[in-house]
Amino acid sequence: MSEITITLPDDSKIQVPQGTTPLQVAEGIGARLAKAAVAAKIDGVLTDLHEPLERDVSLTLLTFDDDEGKHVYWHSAAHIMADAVQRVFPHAKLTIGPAIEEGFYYDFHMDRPFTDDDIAKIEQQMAEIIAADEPFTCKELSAAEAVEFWKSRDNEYKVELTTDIVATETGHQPPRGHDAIQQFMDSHSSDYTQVEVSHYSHGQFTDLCRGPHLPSTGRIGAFKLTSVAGAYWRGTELNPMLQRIYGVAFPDRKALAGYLERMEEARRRDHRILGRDLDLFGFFEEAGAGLPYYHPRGAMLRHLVTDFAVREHLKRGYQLIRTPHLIKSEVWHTSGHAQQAYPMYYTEIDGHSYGIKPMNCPGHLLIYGSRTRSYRDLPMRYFELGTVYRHERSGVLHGLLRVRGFTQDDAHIFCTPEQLQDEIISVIEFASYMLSVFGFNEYRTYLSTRPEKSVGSDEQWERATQALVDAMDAHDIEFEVDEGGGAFYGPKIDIKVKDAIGRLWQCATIQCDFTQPERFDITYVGEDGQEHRPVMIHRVVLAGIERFLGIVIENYAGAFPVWLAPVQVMVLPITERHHDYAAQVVEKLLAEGFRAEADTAASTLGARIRHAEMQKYPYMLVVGDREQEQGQVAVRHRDEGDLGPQPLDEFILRLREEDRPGA
RNA sequence: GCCCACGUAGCUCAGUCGGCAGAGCGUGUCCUUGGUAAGGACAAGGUCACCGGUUCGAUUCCGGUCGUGGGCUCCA
Repeated sequence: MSEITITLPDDSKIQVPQGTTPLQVAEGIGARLAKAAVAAKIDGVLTDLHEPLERDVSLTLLTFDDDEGKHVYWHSAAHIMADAVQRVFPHAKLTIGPAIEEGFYYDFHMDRPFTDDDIAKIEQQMAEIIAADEPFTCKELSAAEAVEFWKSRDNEYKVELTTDIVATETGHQPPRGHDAIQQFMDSHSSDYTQVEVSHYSHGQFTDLCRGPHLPSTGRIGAFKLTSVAGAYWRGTELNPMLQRIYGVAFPDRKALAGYLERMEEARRRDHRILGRDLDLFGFFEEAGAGLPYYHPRGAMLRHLVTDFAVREHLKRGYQLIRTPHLIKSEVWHTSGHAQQAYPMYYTEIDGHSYGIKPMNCPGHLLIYGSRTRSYRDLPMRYFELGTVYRHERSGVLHGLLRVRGFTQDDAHIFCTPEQLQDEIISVIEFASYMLSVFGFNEYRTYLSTRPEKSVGSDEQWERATQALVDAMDAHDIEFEVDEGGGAFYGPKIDIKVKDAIGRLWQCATIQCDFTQPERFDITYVGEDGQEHRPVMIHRVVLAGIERFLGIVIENYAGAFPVWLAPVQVMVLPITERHHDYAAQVVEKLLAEGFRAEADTAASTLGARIRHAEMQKYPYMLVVGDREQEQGQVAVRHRDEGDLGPQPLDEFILRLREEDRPGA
C-alpha cells in the first residue's frame, strides 16, 4: 500500500498509509486529541473524522475549542434531538436544525406546541441515544432517491430542500411554493438522478444533511434544551408556523454549568430589572409600548452620557444643529423614505401630511442646502442629538434595547470625494475612543452591502462600497461582510462591541451615501468655479442613546464608575443629631459639582448601608460625633468597604480624581 | 404584525375546582439614637391589567383590547 504525506497545522509532516482516516491520525498523535477531535479540515474543507485520506493533504483536527468544531458538535446534538423528538412524536416532521452562535435548534412541523413535559421526555430520549453511542454514518443518495425517501415519509419540507440543492447545483433559481416545486421536479427529472445529496444517519435516524458530524452520539458530554418557540418555515410569515426547540451541548458537565452560570449572570445584569431596582427608567402600559420614561436617576445617567458626547463632537469640529420632529411628507418623498414604506408615523396638519422623523438626515440636508457652499467650507460636520420615532412592530420591543422613540448622536458629514476616506477613518477612530471610555475595548467591524430594497445606481453603490473598503484597508482594519445588510441609501460599516460577559452589541455605524445629496440636489462650488455634488456620510457613534444606556447598564451591572453614577455619594448620619452635619457635607459636595444625597431614614446605620450597597452608590460617607467634631467623613467604598475617616476636603480630591470620563 | 406563554399590593410570588384575596420584602407612623450589608411594634396599600359575554354570583370560565416575556422578521 502506498504512503501519503499529511501536513499538520504546525507544518510538520507525517507519512501514513493511503486510506488512513483523520481519526486514526489523531490517535497516532495522542489519545487525548483523538478523544477531543470532533471533525477535520482536509485542505481547508470541513469533513468527518472517518473520511479516508487518499492523497497528500494538509490536515487540521478540530476540537470543541474551535468555532467550526463547536458547530459540528452542536449540529450533531441537533440531530440527536431530532431523533429524540421523533421517538416521542413519530408524526413530527423534520425541517431544518442548524448550529447557531451558542448551541443549536431544530424546527419541527407539529400539530401543537411542545410543553415542558414534552421537553423532559425529549431530554430523556436524548440521554439514551447518547448512552447508546451510535456511530454517525454518511450516505450519498441521488436527489431522486432522496425525494422518494422523504415523500415516503410525507415530508414536503425535505423535498423542498432537496429541490433547492438541485436547483442551486444546476444553476437555477430555487422554486418556491408547492406547485412550482412539483413543476421543477417534473421538468428537471434528469438533474435529480445526477445531483447527489448526502444523508447522515445514526441508529434508526436519517436526515438530509451536508455534515460533517461527530464520529458517534456518545461524544456529546452534557446538554440541555433551553427554550421552545414558534418560528416560520424559512422565516416568512406566509409559511406554516413550525415548533422550534433550542438547546446547548458541551463536552462535559462543567462547561455546561459554566454556560448556565453565564446565562444567570446575564439575567442578573438585565437592564430592565436594574432599571427598576435602581429607579432609572420605566414604561407605562397606558402611555404606550416602547416609549421609555426616565426617572431622575436615569435622566441623570442619560445627561452625563449625552453631555460627554456633545463635548467630544465639538472637540472634533462638529457643529451642533437642531431639526424639528415633524417634517412635511413631501420631504419624505424626496428622501425616498415614503416610497420605501419606511415604518414611520404620519399625521395631518391643516390638510397637509406630515411625517414624524424616523431619521435626521433630511433635516440636515435642508440646512446644508440653505445657502451656497464652497469647497473651502468642506468637510462640514453637522451634529444633532436627534430624537426619532420608528414604528417598530410590537413583538420586537425590548426594554431600552428596542424602543419606538429614541435619540441618536447623529451626524452628517458633507465632503468632497477626495476627503471621504480621511473622514471615514476619523469617524472610526472617534468611535473607538468613545466606546473605550465606556469600558468597551473589544470590537468587531462589519461591512454591509446593498440590500434588495434600495435607491441609487449600481455605479453609486459601487463607489460608496469601495470607499468604505479602501478606508478600512488603508488602516488595516479587519472586517466581515454582511451581504445585503446596508441601508436603503448606501452601504455601511458597523462596529459591534463586546460587553463584560462577551455579548456583541451594535453601536457605531458609518454609512456612505451618494444618493441623498442628489435627491436633495445639494452642491458646493469647487476650485474650478463649477457646482459639484458633495458626498454625505451618515454616522452615529453611540447610536441610539436608549440602547446605549441599556448596554452600559448591563456592562457595568448597574455599578457605574464615579463619572457615570447618578448618585456618587450617599451620606449616612449615624443618628438624628448628625442630620445637620450630613446636610452640610451634601451641600459642600453639590457646590463642588458632585452628585450627593443624605439618607436620613429612621432605620439603623447597618440597614442604610445595606440599602446604599444595593443601590450601588460608589461612596458612602458615614458621619457621627467623631466626624462632626473634626470636619471629617468616614469613607466606605461600594467594593472596597470601610476606608476609615478622612477630612472632607481630602475625600473631595479623591472623588475629583475619579470623576473623569473613562476613569 | 405573527406564534406561544403570562398579567393578583411598589417588588417577588401564594391562592381562589366560580361565593366580596394572602405572605415576605418595600412604604408610613411610633418605639429604639444606633459606628460599616436587614432592631422592634403597629398601620396603610389591591374594582386580582382593561372592556364585554356566560352565570343567581366572575379575580377564577369565554371573547376582545392593552401590556410583558421568549421566538420569527427587521433594525440604532
